[in-house]
Amino acid sequence: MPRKALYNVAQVLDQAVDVLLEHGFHGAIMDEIIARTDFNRRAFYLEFGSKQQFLYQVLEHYQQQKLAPIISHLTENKGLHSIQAFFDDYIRIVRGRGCLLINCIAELGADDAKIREVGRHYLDNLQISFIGCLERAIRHKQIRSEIQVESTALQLTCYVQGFAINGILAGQTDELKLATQALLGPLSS
Amino acid sequence: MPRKALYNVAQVLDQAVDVLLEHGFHGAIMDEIIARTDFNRRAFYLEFGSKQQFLYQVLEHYQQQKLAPIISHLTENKGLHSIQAFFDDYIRIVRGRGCLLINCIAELGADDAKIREVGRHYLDNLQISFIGCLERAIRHKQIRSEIQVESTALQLTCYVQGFAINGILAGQTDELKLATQALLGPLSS
DNA sequence: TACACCTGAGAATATCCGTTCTCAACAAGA
DNA sequence: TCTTGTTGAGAACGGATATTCTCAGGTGTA
Repeated sequence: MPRKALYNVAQVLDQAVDVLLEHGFHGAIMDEIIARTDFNRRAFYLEFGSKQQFLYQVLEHYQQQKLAPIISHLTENKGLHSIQAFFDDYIRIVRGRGCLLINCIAELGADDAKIREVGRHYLDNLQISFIGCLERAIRHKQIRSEIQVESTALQLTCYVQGFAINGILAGQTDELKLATQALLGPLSS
Repeated sequence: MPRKALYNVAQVLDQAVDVLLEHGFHGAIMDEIIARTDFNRRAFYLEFGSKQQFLYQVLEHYQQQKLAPIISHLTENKGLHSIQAFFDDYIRIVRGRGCLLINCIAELGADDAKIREVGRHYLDNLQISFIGCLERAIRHKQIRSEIQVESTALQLTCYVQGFAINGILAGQTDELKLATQALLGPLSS
C-alpha cells in the first residue's frame, strides 16, 4: 500500500469557505486557497478538476454544514418559536462575514446557471419551510389568522437575504436582533 | 484646437453598469467593457486611472442615477404611500438584474473598505429615510402607533436588500409585489 | 529491507488580463 | 494649407493566475 493522503476533504472545504467569503470567487486565488487549506495543488486538481467545480462542492458543503442545520429549526416546526430560533442562529452565522451562497448569487448569478439553480432551490426550500411554520402557528393560534401565509413566507425569505448583506457591513448584530423582534412581533396574536 | 472626444462620460458609465451587473467586478474584463461602451482604452485610463477607480465612479453614478431618485420618494415623505412607491420603483430597477451596489458589497465588501463605507452610508441613509416616513405615517394615523419606528425601519432596509438578491433569481416580479403587500399591510392602522 | 506506488511541494507552463505604448487620422487655429 | 496637439484603435507588455508536470520522500507490503 502506498502513502495515505494527509488531507481531509470535509476540513478542506470548511477552510475554503473562509477564503471564499473573504475574497469572493474570482478574488480568491489558488495560491491562497492552497496556502490556507491543508491541501496541495496536485491533490486539488485530482479531487476537484477545476476551481469552478471546487466552488460548487464548497457551496454544497456550506449548505449542508451551515445552512441545513439552521433550516431544520423550521422543519422541526414548533411554529413561531422555530422562526425565532432560525433567525437567532442565522444572525450568528452571517455576523461579520455574510453568507457564501448569497455572495455567490450576487457575484456569479447572472452568468452561472448552476449557481442560479442552487440559489433558487435554496430560496424555494426556505419559503416552503416558513410556510409550514406559519401554518402550524396559525393552527396553534400563535399568530393572527388573517396573516397571508404565502406572502409572509416570501417576505421572511427576502428578509433572510437582507440579513446576509447586512452581516458583511455590520460589526455588531444587536440591531439585527431588534429588527427580528419588530418583524415577528406584529405576527403574534 | 485639437480633436474633440467622441465619448460621453455619463453614457459610458451607464453602459458600464450593465456589464458589471452581468459579470461582477472581477468577472468583467476590460476588453468587454471597452467593446460595450462608446469608449477606448486610452481614454479609459486617462479618465479613470484604473479599473478599480472606474468601479467607484460607476457605483457613484449608479447611486445618483438609479437609487437616489427612488429614495427621494421617501424624503418627499408622504408617509406610507411613499414607502409603497419606493418599493414599486425598486422592484422595477432590480427585476432580473439585481442591484449593482448590493452585488459589489457581496463580492468585494470583505476586502474593500471603500465599498463597505459606501454600502454603510447607503443603508444608513435608507434607514433614516424610512424612519422619517414611518414617523410621519404615525402622526397622520396611517399606521398603528405601537409600531417601533427604528426597528421597523431597519427591517424595511433588510427587506430592500433581500429584493436585490431575489431580483437576480426571479424572472417575474409579481410575487415580490405580493410580498410588499404582506409587508406593509400589517403596519396599517 | 527492498520494492512499488502514491503523495506533497513547488517549479514550469500557458493563458488571461490590466495597463501602457504606437501611430495614423483628424480638428481647428495660423 | 500647414501646423499642432489630441484622439481612437489596437498592438505590445508584463504581471498575475489557473493548470500541469516533476521528482524527492514516504508508506505499507512482500
